Amino acid sequence: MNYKEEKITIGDIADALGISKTTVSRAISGKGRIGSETVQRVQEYIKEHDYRPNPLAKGLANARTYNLAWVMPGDSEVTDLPFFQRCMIGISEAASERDYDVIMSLVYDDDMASLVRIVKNHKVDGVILGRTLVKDERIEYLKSQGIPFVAIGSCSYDNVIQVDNDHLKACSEFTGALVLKGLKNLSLIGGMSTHMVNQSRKRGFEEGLETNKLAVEKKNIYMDCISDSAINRAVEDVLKKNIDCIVCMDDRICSQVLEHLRNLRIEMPADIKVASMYNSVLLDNVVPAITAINYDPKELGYEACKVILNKISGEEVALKTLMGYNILMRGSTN
Amino acid sequence: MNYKEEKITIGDIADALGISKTTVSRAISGKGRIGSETVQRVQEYIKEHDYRPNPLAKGLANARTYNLAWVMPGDSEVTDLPFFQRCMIGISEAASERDYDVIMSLVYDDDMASLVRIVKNHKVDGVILGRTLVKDERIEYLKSQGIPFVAIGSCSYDNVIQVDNDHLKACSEFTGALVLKGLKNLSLIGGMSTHMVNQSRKRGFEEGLETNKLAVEKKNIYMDCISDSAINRAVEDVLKKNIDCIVCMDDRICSQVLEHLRNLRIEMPADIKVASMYNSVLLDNVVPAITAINYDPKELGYEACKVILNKISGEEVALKTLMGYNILMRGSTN
DNA sequence: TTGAAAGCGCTAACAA
DNA sequence: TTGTTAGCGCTTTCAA
Repeated sequence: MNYKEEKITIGDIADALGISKTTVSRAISGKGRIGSETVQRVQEYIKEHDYRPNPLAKGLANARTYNLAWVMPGDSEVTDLPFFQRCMIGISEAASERDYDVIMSLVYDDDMASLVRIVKNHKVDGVILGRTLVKDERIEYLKSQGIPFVAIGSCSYDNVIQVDNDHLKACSEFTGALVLKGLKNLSLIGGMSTHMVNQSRKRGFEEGLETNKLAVEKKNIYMDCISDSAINRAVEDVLKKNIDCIVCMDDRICSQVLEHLRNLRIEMPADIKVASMYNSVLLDNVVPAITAINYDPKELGYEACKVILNKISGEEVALKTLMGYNILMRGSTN
Repeated sequence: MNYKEEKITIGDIADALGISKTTVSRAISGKGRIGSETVQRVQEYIKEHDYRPNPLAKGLANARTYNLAWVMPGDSEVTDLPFFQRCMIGISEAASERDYDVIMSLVYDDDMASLVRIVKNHKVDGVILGRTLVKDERIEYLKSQGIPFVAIGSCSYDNVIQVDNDHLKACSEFTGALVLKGLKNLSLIGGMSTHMVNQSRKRGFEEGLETNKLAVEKKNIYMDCISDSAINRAVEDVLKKNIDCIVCMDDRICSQVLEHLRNLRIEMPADIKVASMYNSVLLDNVVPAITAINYDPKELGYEACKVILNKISGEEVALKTLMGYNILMRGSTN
């Protein structure tokens, strides 16, 4: 355990033990027939000298980089960062279990230069896409390059490996649960309809109503509320109607809805109930606590990473993996 | 421009052009003497076939990985994420200009496993540290390994390359500016004193007062206000005194101070002024706008990355680089 | 069960 | 100015 220990190679081990490099290599990888005694000796030597194979050399021989790319929008909203951060944590964890590392690629709306560079330069064995659009250039590019990739979230492209929260089921069940609580007049306030996730949530909402024999009132569904003012307008519109509960499509929308209600001096939950299809730290400090669907982005990242690593190793993988959720019924709908 | 083009190597180019691999290599790197005509031909061929050198092979030959590690706390506060994100953007930009990529390493308080793995496995040529502590295990580890690294932010260790905002100067000037505005009774509310940055800000505050011939009242300086309730207590204490202006050490503290003032129905700036030593998106929507010091984390990241890349290339680099700032005098101190 | 040798794609002495 | 050759550290046929 010297400071700055000089780098030891497979050849050094071979010399020290009086065997060949081939044998050492096999003892390490476990491939091919080897005497178990030899394996022992090699393993011991490795432990003792803290030997680590050089991933470049290994990679060169195997056509592998032992790196993955993690693509996230460089211009993501502040409110999206916690999601990506927790994804990352899961990804890092899964990657390191297989001695892989994760290269960041920040992609802006139209400019994929960073992703293209990484892929063209053969810097990674696979790619994890952080968020997908209904029409997504990056997916088209990656497909054209034939490099393994997985999308976190759903997309409409054929034959794309996806790992997603089960939004449809969750939102349907969530909506149903609200209805069963006696909230029959629901209004949905949602974000960009170009996001797959928002499309699923909307469908889930509708299915939840239908399952409970309630009509879907298009006029009570407000999509594409991008700006705060759009959300505010939707809230004001809702208040003119006979609505029991505002269902917010995500945490950001929910927190804006809450703020606007506060400004309007509307009491929640006395005057109107509020629920969110996505729980997050943004809603942590609200009183009373917000009824919401809870997912774990870390699990999402972890699973996505495992899937793509399996794919890279040549295993068959499911085209779509859906992650669980739990529904938190809390004070905001009482 | 085929789909999935098969990988072309330096050898293919050599064959196609009837020259040797060495010549091709030289034509690409520009090292050694070469006929300019040859360079031309090679360059053309490369353009046409969109050839990219294999970084693994290049790395193996040069003992380089063409990767940097970017270390950030895995458990960072939500409010810190925008800072790290903007740093990242700058880092990515600088890295890609030199055909480098950035590997993420999320480090938790006590567990450096991820960093150690990356370094031991020789996955990177250098490391960028996202935030430093007064006593920082990671710095000690990296020093012991002799791997080039740069710290964003300052630290007390000898011989560590640092890139930081000029907090001391900024805060001193900032404090001075407040005093010149007639706010002579200042109170400082600050975070953990184990953070270097907080130590600098505190010193800057004190120097700003001293420069203006004002005494430093220890009792008006509240350090280590970690929790919201600690901040609230500090605010309440301040209100009992004859204080003109609360100087908040960072954006998070400031936004909590503002919230508490609101809850207490204290008017800002009528009853008391507020200023922040760190501007951020957290303060964007406050009315009136908050007087604050503005830095650009992206520049910080960009510079840090350039410095470490220079160091890796064997250049002499400054041990300490200080980045500029600007002071925004706004409504909150009028 | 083990080893010799070639090869992954690139660089860099050394020669020519 | 260009080419030959060896080598970076590892894997993998093919032989022994």
